Amino acid sequence: MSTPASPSRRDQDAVLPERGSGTPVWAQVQADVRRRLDAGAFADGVPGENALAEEYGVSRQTVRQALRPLREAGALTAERGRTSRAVGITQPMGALYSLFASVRATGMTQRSRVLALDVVTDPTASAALGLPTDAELVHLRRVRLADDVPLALDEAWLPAERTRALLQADFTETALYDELARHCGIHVRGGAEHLHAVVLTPAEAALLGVAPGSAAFLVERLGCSEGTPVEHRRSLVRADRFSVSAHFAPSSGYQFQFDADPLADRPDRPDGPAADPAHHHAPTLREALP
Amino acid sequence: MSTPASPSRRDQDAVLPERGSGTPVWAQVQADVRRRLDAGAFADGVPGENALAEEYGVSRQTVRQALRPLREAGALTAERGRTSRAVGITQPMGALYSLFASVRATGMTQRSRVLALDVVTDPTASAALGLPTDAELVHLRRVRLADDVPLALDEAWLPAERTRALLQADFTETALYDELARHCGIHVRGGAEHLHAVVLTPAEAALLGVAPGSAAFLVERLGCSEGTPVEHRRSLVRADRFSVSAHFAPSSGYQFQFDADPLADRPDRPDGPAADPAHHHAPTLREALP
DNA sequence: TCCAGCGCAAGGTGCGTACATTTCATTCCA
DNA sequence: TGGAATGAAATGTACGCACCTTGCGCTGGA
Repeated sequence: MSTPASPSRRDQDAVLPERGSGTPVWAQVQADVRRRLDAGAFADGVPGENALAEEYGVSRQTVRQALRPLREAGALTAERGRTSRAVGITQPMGALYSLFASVRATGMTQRSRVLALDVVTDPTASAALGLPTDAELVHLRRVRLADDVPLALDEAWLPAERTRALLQADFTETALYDELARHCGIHVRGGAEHLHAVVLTPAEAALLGVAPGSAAFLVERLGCSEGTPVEHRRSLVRADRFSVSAHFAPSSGYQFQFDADPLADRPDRPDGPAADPAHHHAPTLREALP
Repeated sequence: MSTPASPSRRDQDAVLPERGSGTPVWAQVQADVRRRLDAGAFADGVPGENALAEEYGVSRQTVRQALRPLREAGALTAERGRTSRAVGITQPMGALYSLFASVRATGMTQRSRVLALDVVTDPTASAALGLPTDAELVHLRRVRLADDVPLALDEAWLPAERTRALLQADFTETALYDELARHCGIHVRGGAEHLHAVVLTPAEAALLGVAPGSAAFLVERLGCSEGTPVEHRRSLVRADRFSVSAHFAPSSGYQFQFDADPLADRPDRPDGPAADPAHHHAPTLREALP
């Protein structure tokens, strides 16, 4: 029998695949392993390929085919000579994450100046999160600095019901998602982003330390955990410190990359794209080729 | 012998893998197939798994392992009972192509107003193309219209030596890449792009029919054919008609999409991102979820 | 006690086979 | 001439085997 604490041993047991049921055996094994993973099995130790093969009554190759997507997605580790493990945590992705990761990669220090950390009601943010209009939201507004130079103006709303513990967190040094995981046990794993080009208002420009009327990227994000929206974010990123680059080829498709541009001394665009096309990284475009 | 037009048959031939060279055989096969794809091989008909297996002297399973990522990336089709085909060879990719494709998908008419079509010398464009400073370049400048409303200000430079025939083309209705293929036999298959946010100058704003000081995306592209740069392009796209959206999840990764935004009656941003966050598609962000 | 060496377990690579399923082109008959 | 039947070709699925490399625990000698 199982320990009383665990709900039921059966949830974590293997369900044998049906041969000739229309769906491939490997797909059935994959679905069952996924189910067991979500049910909390394999928390300490994943059975090896041979063990799974015997357990499900299939060949090792079939098990490998079933596990391949899970390993590529990072849900399971797989290294030669080493026991597999269930990872469980996945890193949030997206333009902003990539940006700050690339900032960190260059060795720049990252810090934030917290402008607001409070509980508010916001009809727009509530609508984006799928909450009633008068829902209480934890509201965080920061200026993000790279090497003490403003990089982005970042604003986030989260449902207060689940995230009120964030009010005690210190966001000058750490990332929102880290605090969200530590204080609330919420892991943002999926979502959607929109990227727009906008002109900064005088107030925004002052906070970002650029001339009024400068251009910026507006990144809107809806972060989700377990399919439920948990974060509505709007970030204004200085256009002179951020760009999107991509290279494409028939074999690799379209590969994106978000760059923290070096803080170069570039002149303002004088007149028309033909007038002075020199200052927008034409050289680095060649370097970006595959 | 091969036709004189094609540079060399060898570029498209298979390079046999070395056994025991440290790198797996399947990786070598994959790299070689990638190389041949980018060189333009398989344009009409991809050899089947069995043919590739015999060609490379490996087993069919090894070929399948090599092709799997290419198929997942969409570079090759693979359906049961159907011969594989190389996709993405014919269609140039990238942000701009996606934008105009999505415009066409909505049923809008696309037209261009040609502002300039001549031969010039341009140090910056020459440098981007890897040509001498005084190289002659075919220069094309257009305003692209969707339903007769300006969408983008597009400027392109190409080496005149190979593309002088473009001077006789009519660009009001057709795309540059079509004319490039028809008149010069050049197929743009790869390249790189940079995406910036900028503020339009009065002259640009007038051409695009927006208020001076509006925001825009600047897309710089270096288009390549057979590894050689053949096109340097700079496009200014109205920010109110263009955005980048993406959704991400652990299983699917980061999926991009370029949208031609509906020409909605949106107010200018009054003050700060918090002042009126309603007008930047928060609803569609939810719709973009997987 | 320490650690070098051994051996086992686990995954990575590569091959061969067999059969199923689907598509497409050809053939043959009405 | 039209349509059904056929067969070839291609990919999908599933299994088996063999060997290599790596990580790690165990063991025995110094």
